[in-house]
Amino acid sequence: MGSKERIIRQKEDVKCKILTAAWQIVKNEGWQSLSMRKIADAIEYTAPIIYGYFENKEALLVEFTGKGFQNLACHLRAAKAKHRLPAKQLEAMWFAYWSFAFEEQEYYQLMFGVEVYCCEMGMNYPEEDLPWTIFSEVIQQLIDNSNNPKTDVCKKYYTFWSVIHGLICINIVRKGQSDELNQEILKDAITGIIRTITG
Amino acid sequence: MGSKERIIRQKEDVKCKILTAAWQIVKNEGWQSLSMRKIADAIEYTAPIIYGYFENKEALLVEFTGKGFQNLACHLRAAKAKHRLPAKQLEAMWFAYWSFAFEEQEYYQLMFGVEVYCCEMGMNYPEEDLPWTIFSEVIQQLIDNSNNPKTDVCKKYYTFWSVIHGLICINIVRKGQSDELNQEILKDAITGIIRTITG
DNA sequence: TTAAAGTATTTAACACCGTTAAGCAAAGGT
DNA sequence: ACCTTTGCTTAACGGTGTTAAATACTTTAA
Repeated sequence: MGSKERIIRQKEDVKCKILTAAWQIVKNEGWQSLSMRKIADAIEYTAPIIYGYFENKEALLVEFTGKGFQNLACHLRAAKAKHRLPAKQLEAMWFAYWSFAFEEQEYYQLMFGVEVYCCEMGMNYPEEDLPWTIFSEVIQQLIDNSNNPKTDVCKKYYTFWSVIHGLICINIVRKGQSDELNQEILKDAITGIIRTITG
Repeated sequence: MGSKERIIRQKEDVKCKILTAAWQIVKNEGWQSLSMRKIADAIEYTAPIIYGYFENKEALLVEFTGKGFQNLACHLRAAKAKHRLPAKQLEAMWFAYWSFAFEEQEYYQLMFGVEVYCCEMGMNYPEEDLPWTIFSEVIQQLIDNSNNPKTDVCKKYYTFWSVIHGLICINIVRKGQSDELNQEILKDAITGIIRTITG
């Protein structure tokens, strides 16, 4: 009975439609004005059907958070693949992180709670660790090739992350910063921290 | 007719009660669950009376934002007053900033959009510039006493701010970071940036 | 073919939310 | 005593997330 598969495919299709409709709303009007009823309207259903695919609104947001982290991971790996030297890789990866934050601002806001509350962000799902996993590998390589082989990877990672995430937050919340200034700070910070590793 | 003043005082008293009730709710349950009706319940009135004192909920949040910035400014000035050398002042001020962010976390979240959406944060009210005003003075002094007197104050300020704000955000959103690591990163970042100024 | 079972979808409802307009009751001035 | 103003409440509108009941449709079994 091949119709079983068709039905499953149709069900999957509706789930997909829910996600794309939600995404469209968020892109157009921001996370603030995303509502179950708006999503339902967009896919020409009524609100309760969404609960057949997502337990609640938070589950929907968690789904997006996961996609966001995977999306970011792709960008980071792509940036890394463009270079051979760990220092160059790291630089490119943080610039990719920066670009992701603005090109996919809605993802970034949800992933890191920038003006958006999603849920308790404490290690609930594994994707959250993707950036750390990807970055720490390269940082470790850089440390291994350096003069101070017992440098703490974690500390360096958080130092990088803090500057860049902080700068991103400031730019998103108080829109309209000088781009030249941003780029200067970004470049200085990255090269500065890399220098503290290579020694 | 002295009763006029008493009435004004009573009116002012209600406004105060609204604010303290709202603050209590936020402290206990977070910004997410602050509502006009809850505030009204707490002060034993009905919701619409609040609109006699605040145009809407956003205006109430803006009031808190203002108070938050003034509160922060106090902390910064107090920290500055404890030292004479600009470098020491700056260090103490950023540590005060850090402390404020966690001791008055609800203020901080609202002021800088950490998991909370207040309104368009773009320079709507003057208090937003207080940190910049206070910090830039000290940073300028440090630059004047240094070898590179044409260093950009703005750039240095944003560099400081980015690291510290970023670290704070990460800690608030993903609660449960290592405090030792935080303090290390904080101290390193601050002394590091100061060194880039003094040369 | 038709009755029963199961599934998909909608409608209605609950308990909230911010906000506004209408009503009421007490106080003030004339 | 009447009128006006003020303070406050009730009721309502349109919105939110979410659940239970009712309906329509499809599949299965007799």
